[in-house]
Amino acid sequence: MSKKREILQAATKLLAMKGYKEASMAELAKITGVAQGTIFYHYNNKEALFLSILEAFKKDIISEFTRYRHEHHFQSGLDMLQDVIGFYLHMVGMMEDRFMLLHRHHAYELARVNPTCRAYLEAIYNCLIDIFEQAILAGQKDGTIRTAPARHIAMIVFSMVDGLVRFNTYNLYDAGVLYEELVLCCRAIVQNNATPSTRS
Amino acid sequence: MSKKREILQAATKLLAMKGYKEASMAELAKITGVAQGTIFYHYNNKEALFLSILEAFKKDIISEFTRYRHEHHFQSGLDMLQDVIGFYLHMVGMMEDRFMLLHRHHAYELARVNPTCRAYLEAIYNCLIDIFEQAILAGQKDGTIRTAPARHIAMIVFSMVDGLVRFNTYNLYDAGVLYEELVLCCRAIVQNNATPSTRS
DNA sequence: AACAAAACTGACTGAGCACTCAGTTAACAA
DNA sequence: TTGTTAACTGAGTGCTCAGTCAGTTTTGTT
Repeated sequence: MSKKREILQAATKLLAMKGYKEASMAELAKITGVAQGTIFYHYNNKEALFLSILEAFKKDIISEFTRYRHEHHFQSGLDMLQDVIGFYLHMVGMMEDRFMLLHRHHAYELARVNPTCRAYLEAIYNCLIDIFEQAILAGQKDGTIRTAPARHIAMIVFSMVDGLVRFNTYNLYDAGVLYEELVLCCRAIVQNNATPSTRS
Repeated sequence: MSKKREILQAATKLLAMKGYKEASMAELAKITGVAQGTIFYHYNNKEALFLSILEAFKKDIISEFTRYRHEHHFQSGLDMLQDVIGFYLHMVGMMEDRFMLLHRHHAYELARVNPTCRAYLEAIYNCLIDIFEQAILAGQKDGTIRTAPARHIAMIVFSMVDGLVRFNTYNLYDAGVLYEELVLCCRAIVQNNATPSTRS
């Protein structure tokens, strides 16, 4: 693997673990086994490095989620939504570092002044929420999910799932045990209670 | 107000806005209008100052939530749960700085190595979740809320509500418009669908 | 082999940081 | 008034940090 990629990978892990300000370029150089100058040869400065991490995250997550959508098909939208929750949690496990980075404040503070950063974040979140929305839209079509603004419901379900991920990260409670309950709650939120027969 | 309190208040705001590492004691001194030495006269070091902020937050939040419980009474547990959501969002608005501080990673990283910090965080979260749990327990007693592990449901509802608060903080989406949907979703989660009459 | 360009190095720099301390001022009691 | 303690000051200290740069090594081309 190229030095540049090695630096990016190590930086992802280090920045995720320690946070932007706490992680130093000297430590990153040590971990990667290169001189400090090498990092600045490949990335103009710390902020550029951070943006490269975000960019790579955006790229990977979009490709992963696109693949998921093409490779999986479901009996109903409700089934899909349930599977999407599992898939999302799976992705969090696979890309632990990057999701931790996404849960830190730094990116959002940078996004306030840096349009590129903001664009990456929006792309990432749109991708994450889209997949929930698509399941909901599918369910609304086949009648397994109640009629309601799909995007809004998607955001609420997403923030519920993501909230529990944070709980786990924060290490205060073991939110893992809540998985089954979480799925039931999501079903309850979207369930179509209207009797499909008699309606004006 | 005493200098010590002034420092604490300004520090709360500054650390919330900038984050622990980004906020410098020099800037804090400037904002408060005291010499740097004064800060260290009242608080041994930056970490002690941070812990004092957390301690004050814990104290205030417990007293606010206790007062709420004593001053408000509801027809049903379901009604209470709905009001609790509103009250929680109200508190977030009132104590904006401190909730932002609570949403940053620093406290949880410190909690890993500092038992005092961990104790404060646990006390705060227990207080926050308790109030949701109490509403759910009340609802289970009066039959307006389905039977399920109350603590777990409380955590899920809490993380859903808190997730939207974060969305707002991150400034990517306007989560404020989701409030009504949020309440409906919470009702859906806890709703008692069992027919109250025939059951073995 | 000779050359050029790209990749890499690490000592160095200046800025910013938390924290110290010798000294000053304010508050209060005898 | 005098003495004592508590509150406060800000220049100074040693450290860490992101970023630089003149020079070296590696890689690829003719």
